[in-house]
Amino acid sequence: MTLLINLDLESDEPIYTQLKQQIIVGIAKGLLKPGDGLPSVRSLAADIGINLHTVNKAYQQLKQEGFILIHRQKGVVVNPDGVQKADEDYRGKLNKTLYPLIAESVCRGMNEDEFLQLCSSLFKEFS
Amino acid sequence: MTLLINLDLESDEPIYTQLKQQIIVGIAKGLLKPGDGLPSVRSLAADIGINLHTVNKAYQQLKQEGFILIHRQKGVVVNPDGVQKADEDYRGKLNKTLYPLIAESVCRGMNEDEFLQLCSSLFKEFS
DNA sequence: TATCTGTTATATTATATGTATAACAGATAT
DNA sequence: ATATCTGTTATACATATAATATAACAGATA
Repeated sequence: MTLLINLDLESDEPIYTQLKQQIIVGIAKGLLKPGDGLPSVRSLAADIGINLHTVNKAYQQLKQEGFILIHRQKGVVVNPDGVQKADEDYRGKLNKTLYPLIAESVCRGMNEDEFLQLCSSLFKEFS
Repeated sequence: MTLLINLDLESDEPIYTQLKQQIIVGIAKGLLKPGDGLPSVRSLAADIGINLHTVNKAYQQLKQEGFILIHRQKGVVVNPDGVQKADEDYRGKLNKTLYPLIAESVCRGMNEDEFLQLCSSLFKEFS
């Protein structure tokens, strides 16, 4: 099963960030399971037409954040032990990210139910 | 009533973005009401110890997004007509922002209720 | 031996961020 | 009227980030 990567080169979102997010989405959807192998930096870079270092940057950050492991021998694999569960540190960062998003939504007249329902519908994509 | 601005110069979040967000928070909390005046670019820059152009960039974007109006005469004021209500365009952007956030939360074992409750508690700060 | 890994190093280009001055034009207050 | 304050624009500079382009090294494998 090949994970399909869709990049928007015109986006203000950096390519390596888009790549990271799509791999995380793949894990969240169960398309990528613990222990599954990922393409090498060179082959993935060639496949999607970007530079080796851009893929490497995404991989290094995914490794740093506990999503994947990188072995000299086995290559790149989704963390066999699963991703580290949400701790206080992660919750703090999530809070800090959501806070200004919700502030703007309040300004634009969205009420709590409306916002929660939007989140709820997004959660449905991962089940 | 002076809106207190708290900048983290070490943050990876640009200064003008932090400034924007804190003004939006001020509006969401009702500290800044429609028609209220904001400091001039020069005085605010001097107050918080940053460059005139950094404040100007934040103001220009806030104007572009409908939060404030800038008159040659009256100076800078919170949009007297209120901020433009959430439309399909805004909902689409919000969706696109929340999607990867929720994907990561799913990876980290947060269930829907947990996430929604976190959002709910953040909404409570604006009421 | 040749090939494929991840990794590291350098260099270059382009863009984003933030600061520093300076000037212009309109409005306002003394 | 003179001075001051407004937003706005222009130019320049320094720094950091993003992305690419080569190249090389060391370990594993066919």
